[in-house]
Amino acid sequence: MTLKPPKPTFTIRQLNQIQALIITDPKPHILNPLLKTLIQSSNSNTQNAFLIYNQMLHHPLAYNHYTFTYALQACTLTHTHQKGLEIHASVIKCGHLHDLFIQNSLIHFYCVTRNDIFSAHQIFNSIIYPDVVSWTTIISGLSKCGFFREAIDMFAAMNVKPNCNTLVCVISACSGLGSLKFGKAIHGYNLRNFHEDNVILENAVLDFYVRRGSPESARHLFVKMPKRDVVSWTTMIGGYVQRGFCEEAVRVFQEMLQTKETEPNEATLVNVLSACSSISALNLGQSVHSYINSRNGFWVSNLVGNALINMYVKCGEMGMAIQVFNMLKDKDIISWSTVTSGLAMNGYGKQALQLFSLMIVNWVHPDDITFIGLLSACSHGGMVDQGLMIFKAMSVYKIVPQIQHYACMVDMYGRAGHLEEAEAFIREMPCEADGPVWGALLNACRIHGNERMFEKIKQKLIYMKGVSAGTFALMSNTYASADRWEDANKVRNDIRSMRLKKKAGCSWIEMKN
DNA sequence: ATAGGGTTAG
Repeated sequence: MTLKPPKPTFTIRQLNQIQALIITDPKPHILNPLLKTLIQSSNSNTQNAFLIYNQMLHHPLAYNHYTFTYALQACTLTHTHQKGLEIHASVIKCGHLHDLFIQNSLIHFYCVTRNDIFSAHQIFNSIIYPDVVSWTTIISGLSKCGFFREAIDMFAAMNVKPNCNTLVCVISACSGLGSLKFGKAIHGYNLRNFHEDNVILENAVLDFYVRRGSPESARHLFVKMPKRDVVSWTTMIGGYVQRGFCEEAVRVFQEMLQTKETEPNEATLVNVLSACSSISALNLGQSVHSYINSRNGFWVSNLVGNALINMYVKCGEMGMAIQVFNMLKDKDIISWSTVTSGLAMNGYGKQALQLFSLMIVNWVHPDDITFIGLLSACSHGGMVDQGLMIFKAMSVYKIVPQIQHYACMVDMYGRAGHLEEAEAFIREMPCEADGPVWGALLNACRIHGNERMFEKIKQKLIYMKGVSAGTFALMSNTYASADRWEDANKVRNDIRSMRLKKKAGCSWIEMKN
C-alpha cells in the first residue's frame, strides 16, 4: 500500500512520565492532549491509553469532561464496546452526561461499535438542544445501520441548519434507499446552499448517481468535478462493478492509470479486481496483478490479496490463486474460504477437503461460508459420506446450518442420484424449504431424468408463497449447472440485496418498540 | 486541548 506517514510512538519511559504527572502535577489541560496523542498514534497504544485514562480517573484533579470524549473516541476507533459502556457509566457518575460533546461522542460510539442504533437514539432523544453534530451523527448512524428511510426522515426533521457533513450522510442514505427522488432533491439543495467545493460531498453525490442514476449522469458529474481524488475514481469503478458494467469499470481504471491524476489505492484495486472476477477476464486481472507488483513498497494486504485470489479462482487459474494465497502472511478466514470454494468450483473437491484439514491445523476457525464451500465441494465431487460428516462437524464450530447449507446437502444427495434421500432431507429440515433447496432437487431430477418427481415439485413450487425469490434462486441454480457462473453470480447478488432490504425492514419494527 | 463526512474481499 502507499506508505503511511509514521505515527508517533511512545516509549515506556514516556508512559512512566505521564503516569508520574498524574500524581505530581495533575493538570487536565496538559494530560488530555497527551491522552489524545496516545489514542491517535496507533491501535497498539489503545491499552496504554486506557491505562492512562484509568489512572486519570482515580485522581479527581487530573481529568475533566474533555477526558471522556477522548476515551470514547478510543473505543470507537478500536471497536471496544465493553470499555465504552464502562466510560458511559463513569460519565453518569461524574455528572457529565449532559455535556453535548460527550453526548455526541456517545451517539457515535453506540452506532459504530455495535450498530446499536437503539442506544444511540436514546442518547439523541435525551439531548434538549441537539446541534448540527448531534443530528449529523444520528443520521449517519441510521444510514450505516441500514435505516435509510429513517435517516432521511431525520434530516427532514432537523431544526438546525445542516452543513456539508450532514449532506454527505443523507445523500449516502439516499444511495442506500435507492430513492432517485430524494437523492436528486438533496443534490439540488446542495447546489442551492453550498457553493464551495467539497470533494467528500461531491464524492457522496457521485456515489449516489453511479449507483442509482444512469451511468451517463454519473459520468457527466465525474467529468465536470472541479477536483477529483482517489475516492472519486474508486467510486466510479466500484459503482460500475455493482451495476454490472464491469468492462466499463476496467476502462475507468485504465484511464486512471493513464491520466496519472491520482494513484490507485487498496479500495481501487479491490474493486477493479472484482470487475475482472465477474467477467472472468484473466488478462485484465493479470495486468492488475502486474501493476500491483510494479508498485515498489506496495504491501499486499489481505483485502487486496483475497481479491486477487478470488479473481484467479473465478478465472479458473487455481495455480495462481494458490500462489497468491501462499504469499499472504496472515491468511484470514476469507483467504482460506476463497481457495477452498475455488477448489470446489474448479473440480478439485478432494483438495478442498485437504485444505480444510490444513486450515484447522492452522487454528483458523471456519465460519458459515467456509462450510458452504466445503459442502459444495462434496456435492460436486460426489463425496456424500464426507459431506454428511462435514455437515455434522458444523455443530462442533457452533455454526447453525442455514438454508444455504441445506440446499448444498440436497444438491449433494441429488447429484449423487439419491433423490429419495434428498426429498427426505427436505422433509426433516427444521426450516421451510425455499427456492434454492427445491431448485437443487429439481436440478437433480433433471440430471437423473426423473420426470415424475420433477413435475410433482414444479407444481408445488407454483403454489408456493414468495415465488419471486424462489424463481430467482431456481434460475441461479439452472445457470450454475450450465456453467454460466457469471449469470449465476448476478442472480445470487440480486437475492442478496433483496435479503438485505428485508432485514432492514424487520429491524425497523424492533426499533419502534 | 473536546464530537459528525465519501470508495474496500469469500
